[in-house]
Amino acid sequence: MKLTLEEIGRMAGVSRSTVSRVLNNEKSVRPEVRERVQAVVKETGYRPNAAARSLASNRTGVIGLVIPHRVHTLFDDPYFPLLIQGVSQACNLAETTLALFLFQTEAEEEELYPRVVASGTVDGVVVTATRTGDPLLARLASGDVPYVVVGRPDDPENVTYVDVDNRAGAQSAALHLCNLGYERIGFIGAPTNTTAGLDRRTGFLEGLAMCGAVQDEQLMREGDYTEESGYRAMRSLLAAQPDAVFVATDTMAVGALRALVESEISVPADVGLVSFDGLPPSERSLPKLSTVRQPVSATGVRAVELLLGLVNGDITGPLHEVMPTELVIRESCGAARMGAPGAPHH
Amino acid sequence: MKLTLEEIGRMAGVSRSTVSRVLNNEKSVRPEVRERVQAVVKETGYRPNAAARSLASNRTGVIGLVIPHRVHTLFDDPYFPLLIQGVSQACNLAETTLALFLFQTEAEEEELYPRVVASGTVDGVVVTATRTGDPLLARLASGDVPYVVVGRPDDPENVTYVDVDNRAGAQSAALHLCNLGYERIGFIGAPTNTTAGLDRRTGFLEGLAMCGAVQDEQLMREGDYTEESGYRAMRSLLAAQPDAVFVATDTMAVGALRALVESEISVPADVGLVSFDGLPPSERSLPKLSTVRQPVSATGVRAVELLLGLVNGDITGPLHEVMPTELVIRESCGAARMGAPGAPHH
DNA sequence: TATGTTTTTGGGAGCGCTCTCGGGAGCGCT
DNA sequence: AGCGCTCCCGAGAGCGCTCCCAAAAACATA
Repeated sequence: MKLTLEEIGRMAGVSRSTVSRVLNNEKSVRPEVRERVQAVVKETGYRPNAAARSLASNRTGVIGLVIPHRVHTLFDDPYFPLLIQGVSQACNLAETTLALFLFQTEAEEEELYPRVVASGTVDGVVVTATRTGDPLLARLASGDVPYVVVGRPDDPENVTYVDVDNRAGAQSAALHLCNLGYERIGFIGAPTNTTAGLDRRTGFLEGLAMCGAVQDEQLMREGDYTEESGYRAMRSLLAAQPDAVFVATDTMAVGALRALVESEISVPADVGLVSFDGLPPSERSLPKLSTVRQPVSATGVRAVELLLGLVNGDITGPLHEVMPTELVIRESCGAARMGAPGAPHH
Repeated sequence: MKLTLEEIGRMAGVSRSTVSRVLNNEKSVRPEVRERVQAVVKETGYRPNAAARSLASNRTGVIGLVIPHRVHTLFDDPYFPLLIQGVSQACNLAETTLALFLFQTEAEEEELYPRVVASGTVDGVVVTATRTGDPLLARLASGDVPYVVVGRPDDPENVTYVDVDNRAGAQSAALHLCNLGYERIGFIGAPTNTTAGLDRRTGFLEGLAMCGAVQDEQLMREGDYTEESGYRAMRSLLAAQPDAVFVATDTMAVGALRALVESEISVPADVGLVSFDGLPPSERSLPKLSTVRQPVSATGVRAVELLLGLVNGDITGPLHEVMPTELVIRESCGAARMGAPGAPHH
């Protein structure tokens, strides 16, 4: 027997509408009737059909999380798993289903909007890792499906986003290294076609400037978020003889550390290291990495909260949120060995 | 203006039904008419409403991927990201939407069946990391929503699953270490409430037995998939003075390696190491880990293929598939240093 | 008890699709 | 020209819900 609202209503001696009201927790139902209906629902294990509900109410109870195809290579960085975890957690709390869109190719990515968004499969989307000039963002901007960007988009004014304070974080890392007395501070950055990469670079340079240092271009490198790229960047950086390096992500820092170990350069004795992210790998390396911790999972949670607010109409208009970062001092920067910060290093 | 089938039909001078036929690629439409309709669809950017389609056709075009709450801690192991990637890839290929269910608590997990499966939100589910006596499996077995298990369930006969040949893989690792001349081979296993953990243990012991070795209980440890647990297990194992260790996952092996490095025990000179999984971390460690590679992403792909087959009725009944593993010899086992396998070690 | 007011309930009308069915058009054959 | 056949196409009837509105019931007041 297929259960429907009508059927449950018959069993409880009420109409379809009343059952619907009970299920949706509307108040104008006599307590006695409500209980009777709930009893029937419980004993039959009835669940309203999601498709029918969506069709009638124009709400699906599903939100999408979009991770662009460029991220593919980057999936062995724990950043995305953690973000997904936060997003998922917030979805569970809100009894919302999470649809995950992970792309391998540009073509797949282009299909997203027409196939998923335009068809009303989702009530809204969280978009991550957008790049400058991202076509998906342009499309979303011209459509009327709510969306929230994780990270700062090109056009921040008109878009709701949750970002991390990359700039302040990188600044504090640079300041910390300066204060420790390092004088040739190298930089291994993230791609600058993302605002995160850009901001970390800007923050780093600002930090140095605040100490009165002028950065030598020879000491600047760029990776692509992979461990391997960190490794290569560090090998190349060695020629410039840095006495410390700020690496824009933990994963790249682990690669950088590998290059250092291979060259029998001791960290932090010969070269100090600070990275960015504060993910598990930073705690497992030898030595443990000093790093700028960002609240990845919380960022995901917040993005979902904002999106659901937008979907429900509880909140409106472009909203911006910036999550704080925190410098975590461990072993790799050498602060521990050196006693008070500011003590000369050599 | 809201677009509907009817509306598109009017524009193209045909009926709703004809537009539907064109959209669903049914053949009984004159080419000329078909083109006319397609032109209108293209220029309007019309997309059929997913909810309405689901309601009428009783198919959602969505499948679920379920990762139980126990996995939570385990999310910094690249296994699940890779699996998700495979699943996602297969979904994209089939124009199917992937719903990800990640749980933090038992309670959330219990909500899955009633909220998602019973309501018809998904056409089917892929379930991973099931444990012995998993209640979700019992529930799925008694329902009529298609599902595929990744890994071997308790009750293999009646369930469609995709497993990896853990036993053969572990066996080959044990044999390899034996042949290298190691004599006190330690074991750091995965939890034995999963068939994967069990099979790797069984395979390992079988491998030793095939070499005529009898395993000392002192040399057996168990971790919980985390890097930390591998670290601790290795520290504890040191007392038993193994000359080689087989670790049941790469992540735990990285932890084990860390313990060894800390104790200034050289790998492979003092202790040989072989692990299982063949994930990126095994290639990044120093020394690089010899490991039994399993095709994680392909497993995900295959699970989705089977599930969609089940959903579409293309295939039927319980189907079992076992993916092969492959021993990858790198540095940590010492084979490279020692020349021909079988050469004595000390 | 009659009247007005509020609360509770039931039924109708869709939401935008798919699917079945039957009628008309076009074709070949006798 | 008449017949049967296939091929296309349109109309009707839902799918199982929500939402609105009007009727019924319950309660309050005089």
